[in-house]
Amino acid sequence: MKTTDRAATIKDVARAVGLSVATVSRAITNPKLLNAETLMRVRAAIDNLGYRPNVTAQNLKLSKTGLVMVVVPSLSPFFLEFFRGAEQAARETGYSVLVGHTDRDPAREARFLSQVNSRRADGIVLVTSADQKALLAEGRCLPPLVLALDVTTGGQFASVRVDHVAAAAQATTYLLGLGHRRIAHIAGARASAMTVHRLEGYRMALSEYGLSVDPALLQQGAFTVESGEHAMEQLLALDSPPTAVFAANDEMAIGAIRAIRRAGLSVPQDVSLIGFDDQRVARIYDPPLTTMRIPTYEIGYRSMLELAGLLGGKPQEADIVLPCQLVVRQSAAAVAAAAPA
Amino acid sequence: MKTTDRAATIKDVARAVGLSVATVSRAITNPKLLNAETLMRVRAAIDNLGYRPNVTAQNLKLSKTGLVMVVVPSLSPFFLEFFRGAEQAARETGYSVLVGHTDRDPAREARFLSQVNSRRADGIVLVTSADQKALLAEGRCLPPLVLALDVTTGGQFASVRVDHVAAAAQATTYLLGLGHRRIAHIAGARASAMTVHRLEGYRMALSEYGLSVDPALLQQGAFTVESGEHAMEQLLALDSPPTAVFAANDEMAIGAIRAIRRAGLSVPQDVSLIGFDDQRVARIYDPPLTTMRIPTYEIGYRSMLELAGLLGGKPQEADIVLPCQLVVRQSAAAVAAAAPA
DNA sequence: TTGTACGCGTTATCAT
DNA sequence: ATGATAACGCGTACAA
Repeated sequence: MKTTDRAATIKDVARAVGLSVATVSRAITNPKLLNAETLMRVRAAIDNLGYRPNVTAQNLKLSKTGLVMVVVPSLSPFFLEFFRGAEQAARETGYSVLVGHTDRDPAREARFLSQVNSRRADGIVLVTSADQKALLAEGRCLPPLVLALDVTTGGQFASVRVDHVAAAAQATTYLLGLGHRRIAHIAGARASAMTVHRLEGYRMALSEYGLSVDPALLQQGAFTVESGEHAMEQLLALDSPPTAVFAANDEMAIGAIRAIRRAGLSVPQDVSLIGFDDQRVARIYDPPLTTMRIPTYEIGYRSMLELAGLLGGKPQEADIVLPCQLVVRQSAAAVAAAAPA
Repeated sequence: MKTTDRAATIKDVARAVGLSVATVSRAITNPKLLNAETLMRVRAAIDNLGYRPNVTAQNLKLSKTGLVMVVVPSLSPFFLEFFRGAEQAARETGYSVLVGHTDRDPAREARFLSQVNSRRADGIVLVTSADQKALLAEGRCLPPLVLALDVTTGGQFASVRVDHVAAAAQATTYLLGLGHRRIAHIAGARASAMTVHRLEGYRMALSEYGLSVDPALLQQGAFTVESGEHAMEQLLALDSPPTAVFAANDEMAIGAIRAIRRAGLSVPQDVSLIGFDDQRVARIYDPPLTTMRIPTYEIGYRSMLELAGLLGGKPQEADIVLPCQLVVRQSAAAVAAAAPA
């Protein structure tokens, strides 16, 4: 084992065994083409020199990187789950993943796209926060791309998502079914398409019951515990507070619970709450959250699989819509018969 | 804007403006060397053709990738925080990060090391779960490497960590200070060095008070809510259960709380609990967890900065130890004066 | 200020 | 079964 400062290259191996680089290359990529004896000698030399093929050189030659970007709006537990799915699929298909987050900044989003155009990666799984029309307009030529979790325009790109509108409507309807009529909504981050869609579902469900949205019951949040807490404080300060709240994600629901408790009230006796996403914390919180389960992991997994398919040459332009599921736990209950005087 | 199927290369640009590739290259890397007028023409052509330098080719030429691996045992909220720090520092220093997780499997750990040796990335920030002696022994030549969060051998590698033993001792001492004497410990995942160190701290603190570890009060966990729950069930089934529990992380502490509640007892009235890490959930849980804060984000951040320094040529071999901090909230209280008969 | 030409480490084609 | 050699796309001496 010769100890030099620079790493051994294929040439070093070739020289060591007195063969050509072509032979050494074949010993790695296509061993059966070699004479058994020479193969052994080559392998010995490789081992001896500690030779490792230079991935960059391979990439240049083969014009691919074996890398994919996975870009999410923020590094939160919610997207962590998504990422786990994507990473799993990436490993299964032989890719490594480069992770990026945009903080919901379209400029940073564009930067990631541009990186892929520079061949930093072979393709990209994108959970975009903004409108995709912008993408479509701006990008002169877009890299292999699959949109995940939520899409605003249909059919233009491969995508894996859920129907946020329908899911939000179902969540709201559940509350309506429990007899609630003054139902508030704590909306998500302003820049997010999910926010719009979940609000839309809320609106739809109400209107099915002949109700319209009371602006006082509509609070802007930001998908954080703190924002949920603050929003709930506003709601509790109302002359006639809601009997139930639909929070656009679990973290805000938890924030709301905290505010409710601080006001000396309890969940679900005084106020019913329904969350969204079914994050891990929803199950372990006290009370366990009734929430709308989004198959986050699966979305990540399928997205990456789609991308791998795309990169594998299949010209698929699928729009996969995965089902959500209401998870009934203990944060929402039937509306109280009457307020005790 | 000529629309071809393959991406434009530097040659295409050169041909388009009737200049040499060298000039085009300079237009990008060192614009001031160019005649102002030619520079404009080159830029126009670049824009027009949508030319983007091929990162792979650049990498090969410059023999670096601009990539770093960040490898953690698992993709959990705890390591997410670590990762955020690392990612932030990576962006500040111009690197992109390739994320890997090992599921505490040494084989997978080795695989990541080997990837870096193949020049998939320039260096690696590693939160190893296993003993580093193995690393040191096996790796013929290790890539630029910094060890994070916990290290078993001192001084061999650059590292950024906390003193888990001291921190665990401090946590246990806090419980002792509250008057508790029957203090249980729910340990972490078996394969983790952190587990050993935190247990050691527990042991040390007890012995300072002239106590020794009661094997019945020592439960094996796995850093998960479920494992904490299960461990606590065992403890509650004891003839004389503990009055306080030191859980090796917050998730297990929460699991323990759940088990305690299910048994009809309450925290901290019947059993005091202290967690470890100060994960986000610790603050929002009910009751808010008393816990030992580990500067996870900072560790990630500093680790990546170390690595960037290493890659920048500075031959530093630092061992940075960051401080922990006890965060007193509401899950631990003074021991009850006497058990009501 | 711009051009020529070599090399980075591979893979793959075409000979032998 | 093995060897010579031309790309892959770029940066950078060195020359002009």
